[in-house]
Amino acid sequence: MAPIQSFDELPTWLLSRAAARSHRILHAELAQLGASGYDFRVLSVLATTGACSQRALGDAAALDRRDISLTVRGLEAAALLSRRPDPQDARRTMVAITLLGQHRLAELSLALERVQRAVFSPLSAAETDTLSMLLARLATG
Amino acid sequence: MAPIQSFDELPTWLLSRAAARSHRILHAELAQLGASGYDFRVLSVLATTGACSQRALGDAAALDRRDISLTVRGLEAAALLSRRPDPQDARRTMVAITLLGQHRLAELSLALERVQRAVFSPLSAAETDTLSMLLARLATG
DNA sequence: CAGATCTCAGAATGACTGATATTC
DNA sequence: CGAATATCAGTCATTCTGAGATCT
Repeated sequence: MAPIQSFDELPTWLLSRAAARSHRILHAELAQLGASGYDFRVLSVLATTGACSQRALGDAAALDRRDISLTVRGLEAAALLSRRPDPQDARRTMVAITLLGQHRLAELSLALERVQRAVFSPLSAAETDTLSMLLARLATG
Repeated sequence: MAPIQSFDELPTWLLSRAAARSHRILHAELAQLGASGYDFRVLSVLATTGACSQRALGDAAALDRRDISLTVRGLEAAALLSRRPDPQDARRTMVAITLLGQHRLAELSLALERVQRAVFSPLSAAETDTLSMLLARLATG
């Protein structure tokens, strides 16, 4: 590999810039709906896995234990999910998505589809697939 | 495009995760040397463009006006760059890299090469090139 | 005067760490 | 007792906005 000439040609820099643009678009779209990325990830997990503990939810949604607590309580205040103590294990708080939460998730999912189109509009569908495959291998290290 | 099933298959999510892993590796490597990503970007720009105003430096290093000010003063305190008022325009502060700064940049550049290898080790060289090309087109929008 | 440059103060976000109380 | 769960406290890096001072 040639010595580094300019930082803006570094692959890590290109990755950082592309992700920053993606994040801006994603966040602007979700902010219009009054939601955060955390909100979407939590509702998305709950819709597919059903009721689960906050711990399991945090693992599945890739959220820190600190942030899962805050996010879940915010969503509970908006009646998008319900919480109740686990009768099997009093340490756990079981979380489940509500009907309102499912409608909210459907709304956010449409926004996410718009985001995908906006972010990857510079690429063809085939190129986007290639990129996704390479990114998936990078992300897991 | 199929309806969204799971957030962790979204291309924007893969992009975000890959960038997060890259950032962790980059930051850990720079932290060992007591430097930040801002530091490296500023020194890298100064080494290639020569002396310039803080404004031009901020544009080239993709740094906010707030952060260019803080970063430059920190690097000045470490004697890695020098600042002097522009005799042509008293509004400007001209910044130039010092010899010590060039040595520091060389050290950081070696670290950056290690980072590239670590981040992109899951991919072949050809795949990394393909990825970089796609990311470059994404980053500019 | 408008405009450019630099500085300071603060904030929002994402990701993370330490500590604590409770429970198994 | 050790281990797991949820919560509260704060940190850190990145990015950005508003305001003011100085100068062209």
